Amino acid sequence: MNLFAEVREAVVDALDRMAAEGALPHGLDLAAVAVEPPRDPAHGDMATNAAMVLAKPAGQPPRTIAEGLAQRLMDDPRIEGADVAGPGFLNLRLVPAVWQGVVRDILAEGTGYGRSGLGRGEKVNVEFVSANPTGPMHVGHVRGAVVGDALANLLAFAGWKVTREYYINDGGAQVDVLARSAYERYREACGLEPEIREGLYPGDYLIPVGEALKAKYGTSLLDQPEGVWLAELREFATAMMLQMIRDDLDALGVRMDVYSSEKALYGTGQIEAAIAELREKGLIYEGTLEPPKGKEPEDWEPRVQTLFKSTEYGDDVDRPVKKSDGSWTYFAPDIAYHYNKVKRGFDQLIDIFGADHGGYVKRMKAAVAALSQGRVPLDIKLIQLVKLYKGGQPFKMSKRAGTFVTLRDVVDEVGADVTRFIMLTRKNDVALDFDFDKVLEQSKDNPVFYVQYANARINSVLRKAREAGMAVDDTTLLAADHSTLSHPAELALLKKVAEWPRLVEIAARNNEPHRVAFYLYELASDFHGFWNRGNDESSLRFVQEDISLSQAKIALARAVGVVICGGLAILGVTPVEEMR
RNA sequence: GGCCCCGUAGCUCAACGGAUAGAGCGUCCCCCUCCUAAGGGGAAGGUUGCAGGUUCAAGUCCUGCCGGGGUCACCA
Repeated sequence: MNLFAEVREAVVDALDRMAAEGALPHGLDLAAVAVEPPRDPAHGDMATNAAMVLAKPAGQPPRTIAEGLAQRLMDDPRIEGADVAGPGFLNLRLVPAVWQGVVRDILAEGTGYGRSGLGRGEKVNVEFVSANPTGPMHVGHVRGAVVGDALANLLAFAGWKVTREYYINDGGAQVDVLARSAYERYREACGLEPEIREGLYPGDYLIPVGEALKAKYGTSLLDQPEGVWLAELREFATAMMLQMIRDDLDALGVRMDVYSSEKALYGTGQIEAAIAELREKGLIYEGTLEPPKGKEPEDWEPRVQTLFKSTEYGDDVDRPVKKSDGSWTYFAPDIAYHYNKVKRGFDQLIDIFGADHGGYVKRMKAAVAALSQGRVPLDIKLIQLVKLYKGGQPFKMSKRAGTFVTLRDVVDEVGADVTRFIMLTRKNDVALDFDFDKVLEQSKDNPVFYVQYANARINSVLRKAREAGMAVDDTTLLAADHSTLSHPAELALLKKVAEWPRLVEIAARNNEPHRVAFYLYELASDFHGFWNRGNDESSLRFVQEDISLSQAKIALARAVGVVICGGLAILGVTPVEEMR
């Protein structure tokens, strides 16, 4: 249903015919031939670069190829114009019926319009959030959560089989700190004065954990040495923290398919097996690293460690998998975890990391390349900071945790829909400003409002028509005579919605869900512009005296609404029916 | 110092290697009370940080600089 892909097929077909007729050499590589919307509408509906791409391999001037191509494309009933322009572009104009047919396609498919088979059912694993289970999610996690979830939606829409996964970092020292912090809250619950020493987690969110511990253990753990309770509390507290994180994610509308535990990798031989696999490939050795140049740590001393030869796969230095005392570094379970994902049969892996983890990209890719024989690509998206503001002023206060603004703070303040949309209004690797006041503003500056308002207006038209006694259900609108949608403004709007399937594919190919948000904003903008024209030209209003004319126009509005709703669904944002 | 990301209009940001680099805000000018309304139309505004290179074609790819941010074994 991607019109651009369909026309590209026609172009390829015409090129094949030219080859068959001797106008072009046989066996040309057509991979670079593209059909895309021109920047300037005056250049027509679609443009192809075929002649320019093929000029050199075919040994012919671009214009010769373009003219031959134009002549053959004119045989296609969908194409009413083919002009050679510029350095060799072939600009195509399509008959209105093609664009009018888009209304039918959209109404027939509903919000599934734009679905693609691009992913060919391949399995992709999207790992995101993966926050330490030591406290509530904070704003820093929200953007990653939204980007990951929207990306997962997008890839599913584009034909991949998607698994959303959360890697629980419950194997390191930070969960010991959690356990000790919880122990102090437990003492507090027992009526003693808690000693929240430096280095422990001070947040109030551990108070309920202390109370739960008292309910379970009574006073039996008081005055017991750490060795007695540490493992037990670690287990208990991380379970509660994880539940809290799940609830937080739930409030944001994010549901993971799989939670993988780092701790569960220990003692099962998985880490050993992953390292053994690398060792077998000659990628593990005992060695000493050079200190980093230019910035030598104060306490640097050469140590013999077990190293992974990640430089074989493009990393800058080899990375330790064992500390000098022989225990695993954090990197070792990470390797094992990614090996585990490879072994589970994923065709593609995606990790969503905070930008502060940028230093781990190369080593992680090296590990996956080594363990999958280069067969499984790993794409890592780094998520830049979110800076909070309120009324233009930096905002750092937290209601709950004291030191940081939590996910709950944000969602409670502005709602999950607004949060999600705004988080997608920037490309992932650019910092984002989030102003609690601005995101709720009802104005054109606010993209969430602007898109929602377009949808509300569309619903308003439908309501209005229904009140006037007109049948405007999708079946009726589908059967309307769309050939009356011939005004340039109507055709322009149709061309915009027709770009949706193509946009889905581009966004999915690049793993960039923000493109969907930008597209929806553009579509909404076009729709509002069209709406406003109706003020001056009553013939462009949706509701007309003539019922069948109205139904065609309302079908157009409905088509725009369906695409907006489909796009919002990918972002995980609930469409608003009516502005309040 | 090494590595990674960013640098595009006064500001905030877009742009699958495609044509004359686009939006919003702000500025300036004009219009308006109109199906749903929190406005509408138009104008000015650019050497895409700098210098090379690849390409029919570079904001986009490569190299080197400049500026900002992040990160740098034995923490996750």
